[in-house]
Amino acid sequence: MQEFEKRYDGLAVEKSMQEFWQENEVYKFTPDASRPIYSIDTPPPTVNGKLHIGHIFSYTQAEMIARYRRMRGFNVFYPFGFDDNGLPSERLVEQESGVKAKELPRSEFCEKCVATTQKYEAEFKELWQSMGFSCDWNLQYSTVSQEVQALSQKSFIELARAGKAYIKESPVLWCTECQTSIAQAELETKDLDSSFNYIPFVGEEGTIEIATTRPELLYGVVCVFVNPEDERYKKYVGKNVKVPLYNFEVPVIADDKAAIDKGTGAVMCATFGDTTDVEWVEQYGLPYKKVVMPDGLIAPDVPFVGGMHVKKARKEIIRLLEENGLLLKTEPLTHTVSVHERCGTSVEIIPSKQWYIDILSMKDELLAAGDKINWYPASMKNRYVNWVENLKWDWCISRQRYFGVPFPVWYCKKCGKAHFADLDLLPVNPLETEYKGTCECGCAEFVPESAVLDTWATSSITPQINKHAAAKYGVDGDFLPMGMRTQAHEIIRTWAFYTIAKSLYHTGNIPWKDIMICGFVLAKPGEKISKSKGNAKLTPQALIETYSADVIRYWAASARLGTDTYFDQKEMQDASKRTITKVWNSSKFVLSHLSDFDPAYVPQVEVPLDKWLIERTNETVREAGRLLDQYEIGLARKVIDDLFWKDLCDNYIEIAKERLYEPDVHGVEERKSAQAAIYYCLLNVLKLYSIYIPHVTEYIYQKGLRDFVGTTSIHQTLWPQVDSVDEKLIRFGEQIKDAVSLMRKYKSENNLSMRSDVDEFVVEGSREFEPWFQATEKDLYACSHAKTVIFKYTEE
RNA sequence: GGGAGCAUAGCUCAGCUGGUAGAGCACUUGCCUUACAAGCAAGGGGUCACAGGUUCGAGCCCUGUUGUUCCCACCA
Repeated sequence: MQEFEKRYDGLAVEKSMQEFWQENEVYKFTPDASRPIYSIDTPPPTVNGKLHIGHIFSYTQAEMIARYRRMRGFNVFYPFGFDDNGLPSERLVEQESGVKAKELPRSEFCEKCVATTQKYEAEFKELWQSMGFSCDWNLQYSTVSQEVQALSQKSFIELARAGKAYIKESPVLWCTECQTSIAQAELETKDLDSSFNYIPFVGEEGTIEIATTRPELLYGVVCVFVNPEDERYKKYVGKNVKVPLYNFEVPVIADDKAAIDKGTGAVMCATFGDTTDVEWVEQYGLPYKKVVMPDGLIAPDVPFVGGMHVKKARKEIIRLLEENGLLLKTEPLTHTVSVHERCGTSVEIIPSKQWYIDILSMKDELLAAGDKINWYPASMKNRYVNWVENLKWDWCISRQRYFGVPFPVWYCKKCGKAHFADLDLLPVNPLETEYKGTCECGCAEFVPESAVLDTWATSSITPQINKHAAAKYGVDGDFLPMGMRTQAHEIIRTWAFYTIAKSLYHTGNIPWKDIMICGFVLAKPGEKISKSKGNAKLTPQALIETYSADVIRYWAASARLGTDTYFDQKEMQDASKRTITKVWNSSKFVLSHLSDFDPAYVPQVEVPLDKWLIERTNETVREAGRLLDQYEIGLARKVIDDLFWKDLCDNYIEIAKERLYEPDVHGVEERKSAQAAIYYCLLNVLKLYSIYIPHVTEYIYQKGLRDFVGTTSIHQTLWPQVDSVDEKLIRFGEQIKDAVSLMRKYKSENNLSMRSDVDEFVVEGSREFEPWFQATEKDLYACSHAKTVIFKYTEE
């Protein structure tokens, strides 16, 4: 055994352990026939700025599962990726450089994006390494790489050829700030102060009052809807009314979707104010009147407000209505509006030509797929089901942006038909490559598609990306579905959902067998930790440098799976550091008594107390394994804590200590037996803990256990095999602990030192354990300093 | 408005298929004990949100209520 320092210096040790793992390629993925693969689909973080403690929290929980499965004998495929294309990265670059994407030539802007994302990716990688993550960096991928672009384009072409991806001119969710179409999943809701404006629509039968929050869309009104059951408006149905200010006539139609109790019960349908308008226009074949343009300005041909921004136009229309006596009433109102999650701008609905992936017709299959996947925790499945059931739009996958995977598509100049790139030529950028071919219509001139794919369209094929990487190692066939997906609950509706959808289309099967959903770290009730909210005071880097990775990792394992947790520095400091120190000290003690020990002795242990410790260890191994199979890392850690702290340190060692020091008094065999017990328990405690605190456990293993075990790294050892647990021994141990506890209580209540002498120590126990108690007599003398130990047995 | 989670000690939480309420922190008291004072021992502290119900027995199961968090919908 090597010397143990008085104090454990985590910061210094961790670095050298990480180097040790790297040198010995401890986490390298090497396929071999003897070990089944357990593959992990881990989230490629969006490169949109710094990581915060929330990332550390959820990634660490998944990392522990990787370690656990590795110890279970699986060949763990644990890659790491970066999602570095798309709007989030563009916005990061725009913020950092102060230049808008559209102000630069496309290629120049993309170069900036590459430079920026590379810088952040290097930081991310360093951070993960300093947390001791056991991923294989040879498997690293990035969604903007040529390789992944090719896979993403291939996925698109396959779906297009199968009729699952289609292009359509249609109203689409649009962000006027980012000037791109977006998908339903990118919506967020926000409470905004607005006003309800009551305005008159005059017809031959009288006047219908309509309350609207969007008077600037008056010019786009194509119809007025009332509920067919609404007595007030029955006489108007089928007639026309005049749109105030503009004085053109629109029909009044009865439809169930008009709610009697909302506003005045009559609603104007404008193109387009909301989703219902879109449905109505389609259902009743109503015309489209353009009001809002893609840049958020009112179309120039709209009288009174043409060329104004939407917000300004609203004020102007209200002013005009008032001036003309057409504003009957205004009420202030706070209502929830849909905004773009990336910039917080209210979304508009604007018709344009976009690519979609059909999901609405697949709801049943998507729900069935959700049923086939094991959700941990199970309740998280509800979010998926809820989302699928509420989908209203097909997935719009085209974005009018710059830094992303291009659509491998050209359109015939004459007939407009879409032509796809050859699969062998991927990746391709149609803006830089000409389409070589002729359209069926005879035309040989083509217009390239300038849009890029939604980031999620690429990140939703991570199983395929991983399969591609695995293929390089000769793994084929059984790779999909993967073993598990890990992610946070906020992206169930995006990442999990899109991945399931794409997997269904490409493979007809689910993408992974299990999905593990982690919680968030909250700053205060209801608030996510994020850079933008300024409450991520301590960066992960600073935390690691202050507390060490193991301390943070131990803390990250304290929450129940899927449950959000509050970040409390004090908690991290206290509980985590205390445990690591205790692990250090107890290991120091145990190993100092093993200099002449032979592990072959373990199966020969006959001393009941020692057999109890071994059984308790086995019991914990089994229970922790059961919990970890359910991804319950927090609960598993708790049972390990109990074994380690209570049973090994506070009870067993305190009771049996003298046997280790005094073989002359207790016997040479008895000492060997105690050595075997503490060896077995400590080794296994360290193994169980190694998934949580990999650095300190490895350091101790190298110092004193590797020579006994032989395996290069503790992280290459296997989870102990436990077939059954002897409950009788466990009960015996409980009785010993109870007896010792009473003795300690007596001394404590009498203000005596634990070392002080007492006259008698009365030990109560079951008659069935009589021989075992007799065999423990000397230990009980030693730990109690009693002149007489008296056994009292109860029959049962 | 629909759905889900949570409500247990001052704080953070654990309590698996119903069987005498648990841990850590904090607090009190004591103990330098040949690994550890960054420690050890002991103690105080809870109508398990509320109201019903099922049961020999409910923190746990059922119904309802309240509070709270989250997801989704509501944009007239």
